[in-house]
Amino acid sequence: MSEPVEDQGAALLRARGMRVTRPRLAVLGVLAGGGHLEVDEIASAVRTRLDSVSTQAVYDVLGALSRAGLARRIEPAGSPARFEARTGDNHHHVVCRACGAIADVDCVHGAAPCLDPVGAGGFVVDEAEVTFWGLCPVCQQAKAADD
Amino acid sequence: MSEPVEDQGAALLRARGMRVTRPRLAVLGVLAGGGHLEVDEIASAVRTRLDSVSTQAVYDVLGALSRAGLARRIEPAGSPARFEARTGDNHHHVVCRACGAIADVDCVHGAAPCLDPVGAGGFVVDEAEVTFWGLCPVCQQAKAADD
DNA sequence: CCCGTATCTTGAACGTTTCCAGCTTGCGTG
DNA sequence: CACGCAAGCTGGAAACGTTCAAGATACGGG
Repeated sequence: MSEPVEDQGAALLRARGMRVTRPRLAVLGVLAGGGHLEVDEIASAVRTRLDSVSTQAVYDVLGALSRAGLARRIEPAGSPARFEARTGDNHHHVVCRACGAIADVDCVHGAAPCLDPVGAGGFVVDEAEVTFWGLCPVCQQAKAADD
Repeated sequence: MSEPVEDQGAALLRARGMRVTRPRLAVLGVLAGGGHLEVDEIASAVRTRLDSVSTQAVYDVLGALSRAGLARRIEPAGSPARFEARTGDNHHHVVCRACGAIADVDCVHGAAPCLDPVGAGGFVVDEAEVTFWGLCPVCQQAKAADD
């Protein structure tokens, strides 16, 4: 708890044999803040911590982090890619049809919910991704106001 | 069975108060052939039935059809949008991580599988979309050959 | 402290999708 | 059966998110 976020990130990176660089620490710090952020938002937040980081560096870092299992990439249909820090607990997401807001949904059915590779046409399945679609509280009110 | 595909399409369109146009009939005909097609593929197939159809018309038609429930839009992360004719039986999809191939998976757990809006942060959920990720038979062999 | 290489920067390009203005067409009306 | 309105199509163009390429930089082992 007393360790700055930067040091935690450095440890995580080193544990996977990855180089510890300023952009990576900044991105990890931003992701640690929680939420489901677009690349754009991450880049902006990173630039408040560092003076200048190229957009491509952010893309590259995010790619490396998600490959290393330190970040998770989610991409609801019709939205640009988003990244979150929460990994390893295969939780799912609710996406608002109106505003695109995303919230986490814990897996209800225990470990692997619908992951039953039943007659998947010969496919070898290694992950089941569940996306719930609906309306967030704010957009529910907005819609109710229209009626 | 004796009705040409075009007439079936016309009936479907008229039933929802939509205008019956050449591009719409052609797109419906293509989708009736089955599969999960990209806009590009649909446009090409349509152009073998009609002399010329603009790309924007295809986008527009597909948007109208999916809004009307005559087509379903699926968009696995990292892939362009795809469309399929099968609607109303909320089945799911397996996507190959290597080649992007898509296959249908019937819903195993009865009607609505994981659709349990348990503590979805106040969201009103109306659909649960499940995407399985894995390797198709072809890419399994290709990977095995590499080892 | 030095070197090799992974990483970052800069600049550009790519493919998908959407926007816009104007013309064509389907289809209810008289 | 002709008319007129609006939905729908055409064509050109551009926006968007993302990725690629070449060179400069800096991390970390020796």
